[in-house]
Amino acid sequence: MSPEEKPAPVTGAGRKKRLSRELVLSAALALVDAEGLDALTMRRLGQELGRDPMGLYRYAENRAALLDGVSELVLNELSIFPDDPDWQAQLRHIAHDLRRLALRHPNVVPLLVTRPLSTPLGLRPLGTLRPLEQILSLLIDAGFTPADALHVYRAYYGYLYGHILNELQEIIADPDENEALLRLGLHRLPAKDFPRLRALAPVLADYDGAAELDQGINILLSGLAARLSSPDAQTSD
Amino acid sequence: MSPEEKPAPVTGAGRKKRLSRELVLSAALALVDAEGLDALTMRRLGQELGRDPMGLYRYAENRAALLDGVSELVLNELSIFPDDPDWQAQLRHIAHDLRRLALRHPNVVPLLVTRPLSTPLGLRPLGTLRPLEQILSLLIDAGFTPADALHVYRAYYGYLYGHILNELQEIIADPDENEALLRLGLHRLPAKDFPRLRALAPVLADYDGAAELDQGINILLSGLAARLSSPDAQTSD
DNA sequence: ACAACTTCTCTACGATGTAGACTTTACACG
DNA sequence: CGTGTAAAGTCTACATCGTAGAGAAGTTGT
Repeated sequence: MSPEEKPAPVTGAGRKKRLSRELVLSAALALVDAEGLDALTMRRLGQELGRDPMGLYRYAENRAALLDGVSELVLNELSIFPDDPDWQAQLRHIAHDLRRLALRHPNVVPLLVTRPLSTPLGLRPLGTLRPLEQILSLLIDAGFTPADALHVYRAYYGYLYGHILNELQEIIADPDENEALLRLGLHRLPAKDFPRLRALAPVLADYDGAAELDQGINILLSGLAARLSSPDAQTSD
Repeated sequence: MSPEEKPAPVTGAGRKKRLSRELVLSAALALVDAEGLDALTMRRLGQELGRDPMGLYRYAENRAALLDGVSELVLNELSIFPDDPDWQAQLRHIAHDLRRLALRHPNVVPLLVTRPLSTPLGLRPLGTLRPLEQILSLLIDAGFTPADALHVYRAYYGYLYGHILNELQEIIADPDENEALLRLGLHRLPAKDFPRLRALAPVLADYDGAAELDQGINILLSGLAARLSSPDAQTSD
């Protein structure tokens, strides 16, 4: 009988065709989205594609490179218009785009945030650097000096990544259970040591990430915009 | 003979005495600091302590719990004064403290940033939640409503974590090689696609993290302080 | 049809986390 | 001082992981 030959179309892409980098990476992404980072093992991914695990090494040197590929794939979902004349609006737009992207692929966020720490800037996957280049372009066209553009980028992206991490931390599996679970968790905290936190349980429970992001970005952007008008701010260069 | 009994004081703490949680955790931290996260395996840590790896399970349920313990240990190095009447100064102080801490333990930062993503807020190690509680206290005492304090905390910590990630990404092993390596890396980028980034190589090379952090925090704090004076800002509650 | 590829598969090895049984140590109490 | 109990430490064993290396199968150009 041979009960497990060609088990199923799996992703629906093309079950038993020739493999390709995109195919491998998107299967990897699907797996991570569905079952988390730990589920992405060479063997498991091979099985998911109906292929021998060893074959994957044609498309990614090692597991680490595979992970890089996945984050690159996700970042490519981001669309930036570096020619938008309204740079603030564009930055706001990107911020919400990236936020949605993170919510769509929460399990990939650790990769996005962590992998660059072990790879010098110049050696990262190009797809990973494209947003940086495009935002620099946006800012320079808006009138910032290149050096200031870099500073603005850092402040902006810094806050953005920070917000995303914050928001993902406060999300719990099922939004319906959210309040219950949260309270459950908080209940464990000693009342003596964590009075403020415990009192905030209801506020913690309904978190409007988009609004929060908006407010932070607004504060930051209006602060950063001041650099454009008053060039006496020290750039320390 | 018996050439490898009591091999060395290892950390200098107490070579072959009874083990303790602190001992285990600080050995783990030392190992991570010295050789990175991947070097922290049960076997290796056991060997570092001159003990059987299995013994470690008395002090940490699994490897994940061990990692949690390490990040808790690191976060405990942070000192916060929740009674400081000048909340802005205190937040600035904390920011620089945390930054220095991250630079001191760069290999731990991925943990700090990543582990909370897989643990609901209420179930985290208490040491991890203490900064949150203390900053809330600081802000509430400064006159923010509890809900607003939470929002301010999020914006502040979001930016702070983002900055730290940014800064660590741009650091390369040896600061002397920094420029060379950076150029080397950047040189690889196609000039067509990354003109701005390539042109910024020299600026990237000398990065004053403390100054950059300061500027961002200043912008954010002055924006956030506005909430205190004009309570008409929508809190959406 | 044959040769030169590329792609895929198999087998095998060392390392890892950890379960479960066993042995040693430390200490309270008669 | 001897002894029993619980804690701390150790040993062995297993499933699973990443991946090296040899070979089989499939594809393509002539």
